[in-house]
Amino acid sequence: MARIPAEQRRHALVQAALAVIYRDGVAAATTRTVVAEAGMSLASFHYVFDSRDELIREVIAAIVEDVEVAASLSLEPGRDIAETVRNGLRAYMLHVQADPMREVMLNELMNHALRDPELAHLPQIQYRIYRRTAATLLELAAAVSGVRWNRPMDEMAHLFATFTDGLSLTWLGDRDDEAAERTIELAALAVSVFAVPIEQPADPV
Amino acid sequence: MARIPAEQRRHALVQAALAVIYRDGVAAATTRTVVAEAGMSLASFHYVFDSRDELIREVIAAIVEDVEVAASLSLEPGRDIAETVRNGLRAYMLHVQADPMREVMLNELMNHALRDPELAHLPQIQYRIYRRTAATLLELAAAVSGVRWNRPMDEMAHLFATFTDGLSLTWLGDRDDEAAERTIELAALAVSVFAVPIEQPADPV
DNA sequence: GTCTATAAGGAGATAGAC
DNA sequence: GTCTATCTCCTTATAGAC
Repeated sequence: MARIPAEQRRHALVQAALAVIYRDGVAAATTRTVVAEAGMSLASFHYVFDSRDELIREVIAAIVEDVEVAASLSLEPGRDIAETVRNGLRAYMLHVQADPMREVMLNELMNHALRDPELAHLPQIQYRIYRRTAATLLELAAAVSGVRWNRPMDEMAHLFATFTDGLSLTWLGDRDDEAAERTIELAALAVSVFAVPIEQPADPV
Repeated sequence: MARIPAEQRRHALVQAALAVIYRDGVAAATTRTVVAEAGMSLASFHYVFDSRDELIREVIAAIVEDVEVAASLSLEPGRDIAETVRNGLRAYMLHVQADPMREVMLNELMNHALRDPELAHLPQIQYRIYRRTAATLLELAAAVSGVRWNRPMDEMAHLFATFTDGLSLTWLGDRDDEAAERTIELAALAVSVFAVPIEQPADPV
């Protein structure tokens, strides 16, 4: 076969591993299934990776770097904050429902990381990213709806990220579309307690 | 070795499997490690189980039946509803923090179930139990704090269960005790919008 | 650098003695 | 019913030709 730079080969193997894990789970991602997916020989694998463990670690690191959270708010001015938040949560939910196995895969890889002392720090990085994404979205939502949050932004972001986490995990378990929709509705209403009109510097709750 | 009834042997093997999975993950629960944990021979395993798959299925079914959710509310009358809910969420959080690997194990087993068509229905049962537990707790909390919920109980329960799910998963990932505490505080306050004093049949929001 | 061939061991499952 | 011994397959990883 062609002479491929080591870095490129590593990348191709990581991508192949992701495809296998997505399809059949982490356990199914043996060196053999991965090289088959990548169209390589087993020896080529060991030329660029010392071991299967090293591959899995690179897979998890790649996931952490690339987590693109479904972060499209339908930002229509004129909507009140509850409506804007609800629309954002709905968009997130649709993203999960459109590709459930992606979430299962992410959960599997996180569990794997949590059991490997060498990887245990990676989920923390990932959750930092989640939180920052949440913060950005919450700021946008507030701006569009003409409110501000009367709680520290990082607290609001953590609340929001926690809730979306629960939303996807619970739906993966119960597959109850309507319950998810109603829960989103309630959460959007509830979280609006922390929004105050941007004019008056109130201090409610 | 002693002559053990098949049912009892199956049970012992399921318990041994749980111990192994708790310690080292589902992947580590091979027939050999499990029988070693149970102090049996490999043949004894296959005398009562057709295959490893059957064992893992029984393990997951056992988990679903036995899920005892940490459901102790510190129910002190006189506390307002936000405080009561917050105390309940704190108790749940303490339970998770006291034994993180138990949660990791539950996540692993759920992921496993989600990938096995024969087991895919089990998480739904489990989540039905979660919801019913949540409903019971929310009713108790309301009673103790002299309020009622102005939303359907099953909606409130699903919201509550979703949030606790997110709480544990997020904490497993970020291990941020203080953020969890603040998120609990905010959630308890937010969810209180749906509580109305028990005297007046109001209809807010 | 990339390949085929193979070593070395772990896995699930069974045979057959007791 | 329970055991030891074994079959067969699959795994990770390496050797050595090209």
